[in-house]
Amino acid sequence: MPYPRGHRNEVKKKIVDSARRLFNRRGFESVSIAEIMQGAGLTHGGFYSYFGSKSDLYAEVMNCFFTDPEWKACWEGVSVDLSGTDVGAQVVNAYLSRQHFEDVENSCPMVALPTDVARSGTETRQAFETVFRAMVDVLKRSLARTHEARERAQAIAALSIGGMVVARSLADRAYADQLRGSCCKVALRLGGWEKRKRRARRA
Amino acid sequence: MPYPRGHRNEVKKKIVDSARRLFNRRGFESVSIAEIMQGAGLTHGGFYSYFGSKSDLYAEVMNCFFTDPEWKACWEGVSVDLSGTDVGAQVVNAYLSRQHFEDVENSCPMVALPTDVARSGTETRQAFETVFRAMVDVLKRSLARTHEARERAQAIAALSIGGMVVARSLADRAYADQLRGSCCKVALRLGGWEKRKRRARRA
DNA sequence: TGTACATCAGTGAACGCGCGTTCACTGATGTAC
DNA sequence: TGTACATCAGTGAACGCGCGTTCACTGATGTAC
Repeated sequence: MPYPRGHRNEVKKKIVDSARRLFNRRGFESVSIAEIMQGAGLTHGGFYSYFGSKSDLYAEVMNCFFTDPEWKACWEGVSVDLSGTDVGAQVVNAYLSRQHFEDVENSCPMVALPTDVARSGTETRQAFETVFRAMVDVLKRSLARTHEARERAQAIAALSIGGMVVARSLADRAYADQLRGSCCKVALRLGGWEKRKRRARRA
Repeated sequence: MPYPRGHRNEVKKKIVDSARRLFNRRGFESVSIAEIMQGAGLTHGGFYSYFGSKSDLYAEVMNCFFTDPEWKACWEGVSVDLSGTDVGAQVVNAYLSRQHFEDVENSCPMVALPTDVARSGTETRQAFETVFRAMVDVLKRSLARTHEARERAQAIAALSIGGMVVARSLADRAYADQLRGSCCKVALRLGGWEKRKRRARRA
């Protein structure tokens, strides 16, 4: 064992993390393996001792919301620590927040990469679906238990993702902000989480 | 004038049309100019007498919903011929329909290409914005004139686009169908366009 | 503790390939006579 | 009506380049003695 235990896992995580940031910015296609490896502090040649091909990374990046403890804590923090009342409102507010709009690099991959995923293989789409189902679950759990809870949760998720995807594709920043606001307000109303004149409604 | 009048315009339209179909399927990056020209029945060399660069096509493809009379008729048909009551419902139903889900090639570019647009230049984003504003306008016009009509129309548009974008990125077809259904139902409810037990609710 | 060694993570040259773009040329066309 | 010509839309070879992928090698490391 000529290298420290866990060394490979750490390096692999670095590569996936570098790929995640680059993919979020520029999509799957236009990012090169050399760039990904450089972002992880390595040279391109080493890549193939970690992954079979470039496209193997796609699913891995989508999945890192579940495998990476850091992100996992973020998700589960929302659904466990604050389990109960306003979790849905928090998810919606965070999702459509200005910070999420601006921080493309650390964006949710469902916002940054959905069409790239749609053009990819089954494994990548499967990973996307897992993330989406998780989001719907979190939302659903904080909805009143009516017979429509599932469809409502799905629509709130699609509205949050769609609002952000569209906002990022617009030319006019102010219009994008307005759209985020509209989607946020309607999504909160759909969940029954409206604020009752307590504070300003922007996250 | 060694070629028929309007010849160049016709050819240009063919090129844009070929690009639109290919982009819808595979995105901006992974489609080559040779493929686009081949799809228009030409060879790659002629491309640069029509366009300055590959990226010049992006905005042109986004805009073809307004410049191309065929698509224009489709849009305006919805908002003029049937002006009044249920235009919004028709737009939502068509947008989230199984046909729109399956016919990727002739898809609305806002569904097939939003993240590609987000990574592109101002001109392309401007074209996207124009299309989006048009959709919001059509929806808004068939909403009751409350002070919330604008935000509601924006949310319905984002929900329709988002629902379709997400549905196309899922692995499980049945789940994608379910999601389309949920988004459609909630969008129609948001617009106040619910069907009152008249017929089956799938488009 | 110090040294020799086996391991293997990482390197970088090399591969074939297809890309966007350029450009000298071809040949089909409308026009002038 | 028929012919010669000027025009210019379209062709395809060529360019430099960067890509994904491979592989023989290097050299840093933990281990055995």
